Amino acid sequence: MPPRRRQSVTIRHVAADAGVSLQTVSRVINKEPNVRPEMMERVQASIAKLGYVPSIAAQRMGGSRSYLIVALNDRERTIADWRNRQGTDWVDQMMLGGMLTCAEHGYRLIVELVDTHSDHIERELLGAIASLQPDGVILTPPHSENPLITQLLEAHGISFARIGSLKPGGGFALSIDDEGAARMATDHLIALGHRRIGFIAGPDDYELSGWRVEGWRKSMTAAGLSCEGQLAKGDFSFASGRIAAGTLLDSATAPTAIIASNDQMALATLELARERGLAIPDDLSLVSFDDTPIVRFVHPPLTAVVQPIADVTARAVELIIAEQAGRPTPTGPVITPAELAIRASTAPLR
Amino acid sequence: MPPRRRQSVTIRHVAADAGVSLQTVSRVINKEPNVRPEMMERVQASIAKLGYVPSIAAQRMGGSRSYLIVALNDRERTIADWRNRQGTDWVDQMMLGGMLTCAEHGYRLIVELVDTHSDHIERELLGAIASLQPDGVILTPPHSENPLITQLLEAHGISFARIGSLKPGGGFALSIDDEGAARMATDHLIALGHRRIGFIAGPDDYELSGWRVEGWRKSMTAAGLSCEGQLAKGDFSFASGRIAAGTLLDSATAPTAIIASNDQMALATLELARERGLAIPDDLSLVSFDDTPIVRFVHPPLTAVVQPIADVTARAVELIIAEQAGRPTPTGPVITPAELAIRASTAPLR
DNA sequence: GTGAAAGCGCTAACAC
DNA sequence: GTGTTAGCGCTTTCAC
Repeated sequence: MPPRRRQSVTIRHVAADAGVSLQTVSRVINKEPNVRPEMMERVQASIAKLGYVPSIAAQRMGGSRSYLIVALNDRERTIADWRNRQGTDWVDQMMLGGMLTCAEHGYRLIVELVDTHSDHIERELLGAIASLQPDGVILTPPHSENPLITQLLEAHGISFARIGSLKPGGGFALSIDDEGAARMATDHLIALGHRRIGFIAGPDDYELSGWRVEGWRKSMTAAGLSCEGQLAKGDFSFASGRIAAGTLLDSATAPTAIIASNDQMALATLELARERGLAIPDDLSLVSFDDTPIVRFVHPPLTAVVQPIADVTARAVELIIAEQAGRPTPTGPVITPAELAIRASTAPLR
Repeated sequence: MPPRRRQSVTIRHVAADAGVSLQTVSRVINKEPNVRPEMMERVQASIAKLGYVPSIAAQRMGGSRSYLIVALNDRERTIADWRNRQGTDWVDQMMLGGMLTCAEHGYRLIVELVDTHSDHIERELLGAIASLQPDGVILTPPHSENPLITQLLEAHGISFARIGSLKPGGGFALSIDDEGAARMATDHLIALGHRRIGFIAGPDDYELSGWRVEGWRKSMTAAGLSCEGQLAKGDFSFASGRIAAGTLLDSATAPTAIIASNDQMALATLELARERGLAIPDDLSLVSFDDTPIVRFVHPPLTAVVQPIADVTARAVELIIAEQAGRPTPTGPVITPAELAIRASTAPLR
C-alpha cells in the first residue's frame, strides 16, 4: 500500500513565501480583481519558484469549478468502433479538438461512455456528474437530442454543448454545415459535367440525414437538374448502401455520379460498382460524406466531405468555458463549415 | 454564470437515512471490514435509494485515493497521428482496455499528453500530478524508459506501469511478446515453404526492435535457414522502409518473403514491390508487424502481427489498482502474447 | 485592496 | 463494531 500522499506545495506555502494571505494567492490564481499588480507579481513569482499547481480536487471542494469537462459518447457504438478497428477516428478527433482546447484553459477533458438505450442512462449520468462534478458536458449523437439527458443537465445547472444538433433548447447547439457540405459535393460533380447525380441518404431518425438531402436537392434544382429517381435511402450500414446503390444503378436513368451519406455506404457503392464492371471514376464518380481514414486507402481514394469534428469540439469546449467565466455566448446554433477533399473517385463526365 | 453547485446527496444524507454515522457509510463505500452485514445492507439500501455517489474530489481531499489513473502519451506523436488521420488507433486501443477496466473498479482514465523531448517534461508531469493527484500513471513508449519520469513517480509514491518495457526498475513492466510474435510470423512463412525470409528491423533505440529481430533469427536458425543477407534496418518510417526493402530485393539471394517491423515499412515494401512488378503474394509474401486499420484496406490486405494494446493496458490498470488495494502484484515483467492475423499478403512459395 | 473565518464532502485516527 | 474528532487544500463569505 503506497504512503498517504498529500500535496507537496499548497496555497499555504505560496502565501507564506510571498508573505500574503491565502486569499490573495487564491485571487491571483483565479485572476480575480482587487489585487495590486505588485502583489500579483510577488505571488506569481512564489508560485513559479515553488512550482505550485492548485489541486483540482481542493478547488472543487472549495465550491468552485472542477476544471473538468466530460465528453459523453455512446458506449455501444464507441466500443464497437474500437473493437472493429476499421479506422473510425471520431473519438480521436474529438480529443484532438477537445483536449487541446481544454488544456489551453487549464481544463481537462474526460471521455465517458454511456448507454443510450439503457433505462438506467439517468443513473449513469447522475453517477458521472456526482463523482466528477464536471463544469461542462459535451453531448455527441445520439445523446445530443436526448431530452432525458439535457433536462438532467439543465436541472443540475451544468453547462453543456450538443454536437450535431440544431434544435433550440438548453445548452449550446453546434453542428457541421451538413447542408452546405452536400451542396459543395453536388456542385463539385455538376462542375465536372455530371447531370444525373444520385444521392444515398441516411436514416430519418438522424436529423442530419435530412439536411444532407436538402443540400443536394437545392444544388440540383439551382442547376436546373432533376432529382427524380436519383434518391435512395440507406441506414448508414454497408448492407443498406449496397441495396441503395443497386436501386440507383438499376434505374433507367442511372446516375453517372453518386454521393453517399457516409463512408460505409460509399464503400458499399464502390464494391457494387466494381462487381458490375463499372470503373470508378471513369464510369461512375463517387463521393463519400465521411472522411474516415479508410476512404483514403481504398482504390481509388474517395473524394469526401471532411467533417471538422475537431473544430466543432474545440468550439464546444470554448463555449462551455466562456459560460463558466461569465463571458457572453452566442444564442443561436454554431455552424462549422465542412470541406471537400477531392481525390481520385470523381472525374469529368465522359 | 451558473449557480454554485454542490453535491445533492452526500454521505451525510446517507448516514442520516440509514441511521448510522458517517464513518460507517464510508466503511461500506470503501468495502472496509468491521461492519456488520446487516448494517452494511441498510447502508447500501440507503445509498441505492438516494442514488448516492461519492465525490471523487472529496474522497481525494479526505486523503485517500483519487480514483484517477493517468495515461501518459507522447504529445507530438499523438497529435501528429490524430491530425494525419492515417487510422493509427493506438490511443483508441489504450482507451478500450484502460477505460473499461478502470470503470469496472470505479476508477477513471485520463489521457494526458506530455512532450518527451521537452526540458520541462518534469514541470509538465509535476503539474499533472499536483492538479490531478492520480493514483497511478501508465507510461507508454517513449516515456516508459525515461528515468526522469520514473524517478519522479517513484519519489511521489505513485504507482505506475511501463508499457513496452522489460527493464527492471520501479513500477510494473508490461510488454507484448515481441520475440514470440516475430517467431510466429517467421514460422508462418516457413510453413508456407519460404526459405529466404527477409526482415526489416526497427531502429536500435527502441528495445523492441532487438526483440523482434531476435525472434526472427531464432526461428530461422531452428529451421536450419540462413539469416545471411536477409536483415535490413529501417527507422519505422515509410522512406526507410523503401530503402531497406530495396536492399533486400536487390540482393543476389533476394528473399521470397519479407517481415517488416511496422506498418509503415510494410506499406513501403508493398509499394516498392508493386513498382518492380513483383506480385504480392505470388512473387513475394509480406508480413507487417502492426495491425493498424490501414493494413487491412490496402490490396492485398496484409498478414500482420496483432498487438494486443488493449489487453496490455487493461492489465496495467489492474496492476495499479491491485497495488492501491494492497493486493499482491507480480514482481517480474508481464508479457502478453501477440497474435498473427493471416491475410492475403502471404502465400505458399511457388 | 486585503485578511480572517467558516465550510465544502470525505477519510484517517482514535475513542468508545 | 461503531461513533467522534480533526483535518485535507481550497474558495467563499464578510470583515477590515
